[in-house]
Amino acid sequence: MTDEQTGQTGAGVGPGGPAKPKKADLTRRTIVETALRLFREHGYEGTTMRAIASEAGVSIGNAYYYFESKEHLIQAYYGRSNAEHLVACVDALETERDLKQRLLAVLYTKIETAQPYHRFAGQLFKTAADPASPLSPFSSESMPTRREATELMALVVEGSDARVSPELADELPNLLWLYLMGIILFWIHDDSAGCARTFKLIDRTADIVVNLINLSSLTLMRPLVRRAVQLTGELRALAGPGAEPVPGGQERSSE
Amino acid sequence: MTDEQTGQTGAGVGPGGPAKPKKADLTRRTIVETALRLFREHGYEGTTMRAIASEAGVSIGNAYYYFESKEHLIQAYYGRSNAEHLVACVDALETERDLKQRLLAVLYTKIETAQPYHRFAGQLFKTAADPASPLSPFSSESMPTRREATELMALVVEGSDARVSPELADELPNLLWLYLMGIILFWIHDDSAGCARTFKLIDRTADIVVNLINLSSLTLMRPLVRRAVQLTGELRALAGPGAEPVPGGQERSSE
DNA sequence: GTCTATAACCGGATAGAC
DNA sequence: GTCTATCCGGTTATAGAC
Repeated sequence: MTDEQTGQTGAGVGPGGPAKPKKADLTRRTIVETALRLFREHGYEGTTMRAIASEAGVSIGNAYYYFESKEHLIQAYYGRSNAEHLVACVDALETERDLKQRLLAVLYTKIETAQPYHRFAGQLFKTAADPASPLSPFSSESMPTRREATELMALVVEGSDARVSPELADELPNLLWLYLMGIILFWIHDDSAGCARTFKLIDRTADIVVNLINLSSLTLMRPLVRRAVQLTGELRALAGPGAEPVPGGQERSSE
Repeated sequence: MTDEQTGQTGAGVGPGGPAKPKKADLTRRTIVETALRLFREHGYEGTTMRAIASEAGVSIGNAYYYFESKEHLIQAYYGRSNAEHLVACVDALETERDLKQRLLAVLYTKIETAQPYHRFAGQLFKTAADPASPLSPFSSESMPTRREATELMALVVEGSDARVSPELADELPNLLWLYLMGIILFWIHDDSAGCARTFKLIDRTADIVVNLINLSSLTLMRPLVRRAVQLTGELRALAGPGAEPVPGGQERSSE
């Protein structure tokens, strides 16, 4: 998680460094807090930059001094959301050993922690969907967050007592991350009470996914698994270095 | 395809009806043509409503008289794109009987016909991704187009010589439509030369999908298939009537 | 050199006259 | 149906204050 994402600068780096107190980097913090609160209260589009600035007690020009666009304020949300998720699911991952339960815990906590921002996330997704946007989950700017999330999925598998076909093992975390993206996509569109449909989807698909993982070691499934895994490798090879199983990460002229 | 989508009204309904000539519904048509041309030339965001109006020889207010927003101009693209796709793949569907080949033909023609609008589609997707947008593929406004596309998938399966597990048969077209959406999502993010990665993805995943469909009749896979199919039904039940396997279709306060 | 503020600009959208 | 004038909000230019 970078400073850019959390809205923090060097303040409070600890006794080791010079620890530049940076008086008015509190301003930056104030702006982020205000923005996130207003986003939660009025939604993304319902919150104007003028409102954020005024509520935060700064001028609009000043807000733009710290954040180069309204979208960049969202990065703060990304970082925070990810951090909250990690905290929320670490307990389960330390105690539970069953793969399905571990997966369920991660998915449930993801949705639960994001729930207060449900409406916000919908509007958010609008800008995040643009491949050219730095907010796209596939963009290079999102790489750190994406890597964290993928590593979490690796942890889910490794800490479990499931036997995973070695062929599949390397790629599985990426595939599970993609699965999580699908769940989130569904959640964003889900307007059922309490997002009941999303939780039902999680219950049922987690079951299916774990079943597929188990089946993957069967001889019958071997060729299919091998082909699938090989595909992800080829796609990566066709893309630039460091790219993820889904394209993106390269800049594109926005117009 | 509705009038709204094509930008046509009753003009030219044929010798049967009164055929109200609707003098200046040509205006509407002019606006659409101009808009699509400018979108292709300068991209979606690079084209202003002022430019469209001025190029079309009307005032900006007049443009808004015909199309309630810039986004609504996109519906015209949707309809056109869909129509082109149907024309492009009908030949293959009439001659080819092998399921994998039929699926490949539909997917290839989809991407090929959309290719000129690749950049446009990227920006387009940004607005289409908003669950609240009428342009969301899951919105009720998109229902006609979605139904057409789903029926195309039904045709792909029915016209083939593949044996599909009866349990799966009803749901399969919806699932294949979802699969197509996934391909398009990938394509939008694909900046490889000629979108080579997308075509590779199609080649490989079509293979896997067809394999899965074939495997679905195995006794071993029965319970898994049954669970998956049952899930889609439950999700639909939790949603409003007429909803598709993925949520959406209900209006939501946009702010 | 780091911050803050005011006054525009631009483009999507609307009101209301003709 | 068609126009002009205007609003509104993201963004930028730029002038100053610490």
